[in-house]
Amino acid sequence: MPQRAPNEPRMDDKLDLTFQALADPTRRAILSMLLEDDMAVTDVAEPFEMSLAAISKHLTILTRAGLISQEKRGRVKWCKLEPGAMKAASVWMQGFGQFEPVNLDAFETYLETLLGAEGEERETQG
Amino acid sequence: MPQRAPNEPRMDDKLDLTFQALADPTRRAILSMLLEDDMAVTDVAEPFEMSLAAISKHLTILTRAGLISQEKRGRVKWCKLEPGAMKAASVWMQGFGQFEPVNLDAFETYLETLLGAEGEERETQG
DNA sequence: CTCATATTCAACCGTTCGGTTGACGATGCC
DNA sequence: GGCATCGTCAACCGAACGGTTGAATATGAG
Repeated sequence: MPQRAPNEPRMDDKLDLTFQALADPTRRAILSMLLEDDMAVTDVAEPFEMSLAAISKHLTILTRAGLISQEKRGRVKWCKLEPGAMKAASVWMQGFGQFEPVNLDAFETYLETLLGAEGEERETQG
Repeated sequence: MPQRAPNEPRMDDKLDLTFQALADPTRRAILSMLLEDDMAVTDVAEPFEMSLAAISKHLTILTRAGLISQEKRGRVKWCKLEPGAMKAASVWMQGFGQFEPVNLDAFETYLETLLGAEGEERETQG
């Protein structure tokens, strides 16, 4: 039976952070990028048309949400996907799933298209 | 093969709306309530310590996100859970799932506890 | 018709969000 | 040491958020 330590944030709060982090297309695009490989902050920022500082903030938000972790090695900070938080949110959503235990199918190709398209489309959005 | 009609909002935008809608604990609590049964706006509002207008706004946001639908019958407007949007978001998240195809297990009771606790805890939060 | 109920609208308010810019602290390279 | 690079900090900005209140708009009931 899962039980919170006294000062650990409530699950409810964690879901706030997770969903709020996922609610931004730039951040979702970043997650997609990290799906392929760990990346340095500068490299994460490169494809976007916004300042490095802005990306740095996004990464902070993703870290706070537990969706990624950041580890400084030398002068570069590496960003790594952390699937745990997303899984927790996913499980929460399953609670609403009258929909069957998530078998992709036709949806699968749909998904892949989106994952591919998301990062690229930022370019054309201003 | 899923294919957008010309003016239909992009999937990316839909995910924005869905995750943003899910990022608020009041709205998640509302969804939990609707899991048990369809409800009128006034009845949805009853357990919360905020104005009816505020709840009405939350319901609008949930509707825009496609997470619920609202149907007016007589003078009351009935709110109904719509699992489609949540499923879409869930599927999107599965794309990040190195984690296995979501079999609940020990997690299941965890979840139920949370679903139960969420609505009630609002009372004590001010 | 009159009154009560159900719900939204409109204006307002303080806070948070997503972005910018410029300065700054660390770190690696020559 | 001196310089470039990596990344964050701080202050600022406009827009969106989450809430309030009071008035307005259906609709149903007597």
